[in-house]
Amino acid sequence: MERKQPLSGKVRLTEVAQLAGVSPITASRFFRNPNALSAGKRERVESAAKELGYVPNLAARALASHRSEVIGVLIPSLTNNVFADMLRGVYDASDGGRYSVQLANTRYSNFQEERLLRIFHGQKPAGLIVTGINQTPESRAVMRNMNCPIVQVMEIGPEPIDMMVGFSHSDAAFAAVSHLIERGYTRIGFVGARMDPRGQRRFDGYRDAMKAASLFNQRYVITTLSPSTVPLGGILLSDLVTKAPDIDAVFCINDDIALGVLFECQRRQIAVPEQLAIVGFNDLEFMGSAVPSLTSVRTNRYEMGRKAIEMLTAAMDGHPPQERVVDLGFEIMARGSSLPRRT
Amino acid sequence: MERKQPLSGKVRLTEVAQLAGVSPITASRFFRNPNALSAGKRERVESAAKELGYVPNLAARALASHRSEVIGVLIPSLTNNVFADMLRGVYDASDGGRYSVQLANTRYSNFQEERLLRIFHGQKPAGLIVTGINQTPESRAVMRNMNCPIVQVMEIGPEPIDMMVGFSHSDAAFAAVSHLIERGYTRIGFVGARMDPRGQRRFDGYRDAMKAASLFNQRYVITTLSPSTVPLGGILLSDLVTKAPDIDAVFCINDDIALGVLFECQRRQIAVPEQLAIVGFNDLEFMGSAVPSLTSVRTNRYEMGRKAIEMLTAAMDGHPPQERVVDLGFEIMARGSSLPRRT
DNA sequence: TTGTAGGCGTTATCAG
DNA sequence: CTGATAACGCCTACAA
Repeated sequence: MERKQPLSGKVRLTEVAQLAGVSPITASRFFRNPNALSAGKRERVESAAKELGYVPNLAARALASHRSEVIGVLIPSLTNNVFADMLRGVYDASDGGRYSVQLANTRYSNFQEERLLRIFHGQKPAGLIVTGINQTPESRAVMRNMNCPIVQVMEIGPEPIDMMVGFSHSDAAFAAVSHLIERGYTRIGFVGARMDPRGQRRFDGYRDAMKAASLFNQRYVITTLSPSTVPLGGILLSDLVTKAPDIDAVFCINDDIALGVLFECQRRQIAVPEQLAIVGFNDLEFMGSAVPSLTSVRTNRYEMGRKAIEMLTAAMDGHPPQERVVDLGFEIMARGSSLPRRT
Repeated sequence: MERKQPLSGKVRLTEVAQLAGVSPITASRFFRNPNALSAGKRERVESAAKELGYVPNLAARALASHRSEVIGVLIPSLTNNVFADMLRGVYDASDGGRYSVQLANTRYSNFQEERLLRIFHGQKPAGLIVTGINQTPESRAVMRNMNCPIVQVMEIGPEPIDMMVGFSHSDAAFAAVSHLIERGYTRIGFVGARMDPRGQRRFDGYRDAMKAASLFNQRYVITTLSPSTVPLGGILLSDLVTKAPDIDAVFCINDDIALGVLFECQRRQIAVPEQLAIVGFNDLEFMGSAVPSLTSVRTNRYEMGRKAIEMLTAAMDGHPPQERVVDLGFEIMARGSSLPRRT
C-alpha cells in the first residue's frame, strides 16, 4: 500500500485532481460546492483529498477570489464569562465550515473598537460580529462601508446596522426587579459595576420597575465604573448598607457582584433572604449551588453565538434571514435567595 | 493623469512603484525593510504610498512569501478562565504589532488538536502557541513540519518541541499539599474533575506529597472525567465524605471545584477549616472573598500569554531566546480555609 | 456537469 | 542597493 504524506502540506489542488482523474477546477468546485459535481467524481475527489491529506491554501483562494473567508468578531473582554459563552457558540457553529473566525478585544473601549473595525475593514472580511448596539457614529460609518453582513450580538434595540441577535437587558432587569416586588420586597437596592451600555440598561429596567411601583429611591442605588469582580461585590454591599441600612433586597448587575454580596452577607451575618434577598444576572453555573442558591436571570449566550453565525452564513450565501432582529429572550431563575418575604 | 483600475478597486504595489518611479520589488522592500532602500527612494515610495492610500494585500503577500503574519493559538476551552487569562496576555502583547492572532478551540480533544494543527499547517503561520505538553506523536510531527517557532504554554516539562513557558503543575500541587501537611492535616482528600493532563499532574503532586509523608490512601481520592463545575465540586465532596468520613482536608484540582466544596460544607454544616480544610488551584479572584477565604495556588497566566508572544516574535525576528524553557512559577496563597489545625 | 485559459498582487531568486 | 523574471495555488470567467 502506498504511503501518503499528510504532513507535507505541499499537497496542491492539482495533485488531488490528478489522483482523482479530474481537472483542477473540478476538484476546486468540490471544495466549494460538492453538489455541483456528479456523484462519481465527487467521491473520487473526496477520497483523493483524504488520501493526500489536502488542505486548501487560503491565501491563494483569497487572492484569486478577491475575498477572504474570515468572520471578524469584536468583543469587549476575553475574561468575562458572558462573552466566552457567546464565543463558544460562534466557534462551534463556524468550526468545520468554510469561514474562519478572527477575534479582537476592544477592552470596553469605543476607541479601540473603532480602530479594530478599521483594521477589519482593510481585510475585507466575509462577515462581522460586534458586541452590543452602542457603536460610535464613526464605527457605524466604517461598518456601513464594509460590504459584508453584520450581526450585533448580546442585545437588541432599534436601528440595527444590519442584523441583531440578543435580548432586551432593560426588560430582563425589569422582570427581575418585578419578581422581587411580587415576592414582597420593597426597599430594593441596585448594585452596579462597570456600567457599560448593557449595565446601564439593566439599571434602566431596575429604575423603571421601581418607579412603576412607586418604590424608587436614589439612596438604594450604588454604582461604580470599576470592572465587576466578586470582591467588589462585597465592597459595594458594605457601602450600600452603610448608606441605606433599611434595604431588604438587592438586584445585582451581574452574578459576580451577586456572589460577592452573598459572601459579604455571610461575613456580616446578614441572613439571606430573611434580612436581605439577592438577585443576580446571567445565571452563571455557580448561582444554583451557592448557599442559599441564588436567583438570577438566565440568558441564552451560547445560542446567541450560534445564531449569529447562522444568520451571517445565510446572508453570505445569499439568503438573508427574514427576521433581521432575533430576540432570544431570558428567564427568571427563582431560587432560595429571593423566597417570598416572611411578613 | 492616467490610472489603471484594478479589478479589486484597490491600489496595488505596482501603482505605488510607478508613482514613485521605482520597480515594484523596490516598493515591496520598502514595506518590509525600509532601511534596505536608499534615502531618496525610500521617501519617494513612502509619499507615493501615502498619496495613493496603499494597503498591502495580505493574501498575495502570504501566497508569494509562503508565510502569513498569523500567530495560531490552540486552547482546550473558551470558557475556562485559566485560558482566558492567558489569552488576554496573548492579545495584549500582540495587539498593535505586525502579527495577528488566530484562535482555535480543541475542546480538550487530541483529535481536534491534530485536525486544527493540520489546518494551521496549511496556513503557514508565522508562529504557534499550543496548550500543554501532551500533544500526540502525530501532532508533534505536524508541528515539526511547520517551519515556524512554537511555544507550548501553561506548563513545562522535558523535550520541548521548540519553546515553553509555564510552570510545573506537579510541583505546585506538591507544595499545596505540603502546606496542608505542615499545618497539621493528615487525612487529606483529593477532589478531581476533567482530569486532563495538567489535572493528572496535579494529582501526581498530591500523591507524591502524601506518599512522602506516608499519608497516602486511595480512599481519600475521588475523581471524574466530567468537566469541572462548581456544582460538581459539591457532588464530589458528598461522595468523598461518604466514602471517607474521616478526612480532615481536601486539595481540589481547581478553584471551581473548591468553591463547590465550600458550598457543600455550608450546606452540610461542616465547619471550614475546623472540620475540613480546603485548598484550591489557580487562585481565581473569588477565592479571597469567600467565607472563609479560600487558600489556593496562584499562577501567572496572563504573564504566560505575554511571554509566549514575546518569545515568538523574538524568534520570528531572528533572535531566538537563550532560555527556551521559561518557568513562571507559582505561589501558595494561604488563607482562612487552611488555618493551622487546632489540636 | 466539466474543462481551458489567464490572472489575482506579491515576493524569491539571482543577477547587476 | 536595485531590478527582471518567475513563480505562489487557486479561482473567475467563458466555452463545450
